[in-house]
Amino acid sequence: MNPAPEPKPGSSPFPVAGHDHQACADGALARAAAVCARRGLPLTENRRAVLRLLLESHRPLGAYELVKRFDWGGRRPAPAQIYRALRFLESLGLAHRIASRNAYLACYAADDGCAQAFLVCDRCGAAAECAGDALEAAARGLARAARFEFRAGTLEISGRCPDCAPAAA
Amino acid sequence: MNPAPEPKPGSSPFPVAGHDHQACADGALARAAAVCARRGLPLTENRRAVLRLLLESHRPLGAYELVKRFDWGGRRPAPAQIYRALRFLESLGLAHRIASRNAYLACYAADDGCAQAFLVCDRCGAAAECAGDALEAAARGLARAARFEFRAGTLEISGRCPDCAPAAA
DNA sequence: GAGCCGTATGATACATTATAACGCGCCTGT
DNA sequence: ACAGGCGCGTTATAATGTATCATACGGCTC
Repeated sequence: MNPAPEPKPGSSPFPVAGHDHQACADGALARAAAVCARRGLPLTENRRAVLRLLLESHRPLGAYELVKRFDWGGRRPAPAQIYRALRFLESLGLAHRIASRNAYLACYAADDGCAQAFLVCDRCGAAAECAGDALEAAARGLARAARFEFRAGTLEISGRCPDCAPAAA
Repeated sequence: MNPAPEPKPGSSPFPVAGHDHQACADGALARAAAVCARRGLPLTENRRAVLRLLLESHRPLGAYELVKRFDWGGRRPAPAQIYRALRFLESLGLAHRIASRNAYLACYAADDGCAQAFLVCDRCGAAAECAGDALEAAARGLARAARFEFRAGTLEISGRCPDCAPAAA
């Protein structure tokens, strides 16, 4: 389902042009540690490892892809292990599930659980998170119009990332 | 995973208050037939049956739930049967996949493949489709800002439907 | 330090969701 | 007739996600 190879590490995640991936991943890890510390929840080795794997990829990874990549001295963790870490990370907003792809993406930004959007490239699978007041307002407006009590919203946009857009269909 | 019972048939789908479900389902079926005819594609018995099942429910149904409900003279269709019908219906915009629930919802409105939103009740599972210029604009704006070529977008909003909102958590 | 409790882990098994592959039969165009 | 395309029906299997249980480990109280 993902024929195109993963974008080379070190290349830009498509939203910004000049991008030091190592630095942004390190920053995200540090932020994650801070978030956990603030809540008194442990960022255990497993959780950190899963988050690191997600941060190393700029495209969403499936749980079983994480299982395969998890280097655990030769052995592999059971899926449940990964799912537990993912659930934990999600609950703190450190990772997000891209439901349309059954895949998970590390969070690089400190965001506050409001309506979020993901741009997912149909061709290379790269994904980026973004958010904005306009989206938030639109989502809340739709809910209000239906007398629906808004809790959370996720917008998943598919199309072509800047690297893939020039290429033909 | 869905402890609450399905909303009783005949009750309103939450977006509109006074709602004749039978009429709207019939209308949707008629529209579906028209859409198929216009494209020269057959709305076969299977496809019609799956669509009818979706229309009879105001909450998204999983594929295996459809398998169970499919009355086929005692026997049950294989999943593939259902998935084929779902893919067909989706390709024509007659049904939508609610990715966050792995479930499928009939389309009641004639919409044009632009950004769509779904309101999904956390408590009773009811879902409604809606769309609006604000959402469309927000989605396209986010894409443009990231130099992303927009193809399609789906916003899934979770919360409480009007019937469930008064009830406590 | 000894006992207790809560949480995370590691493992097995299982449940749920979705697709691949293949042959049949029907319809249609020639 | 008959060839080709399409939808159907079936079997098998892949991909994704959970339940359960015993264990380990750390912090707490006594």
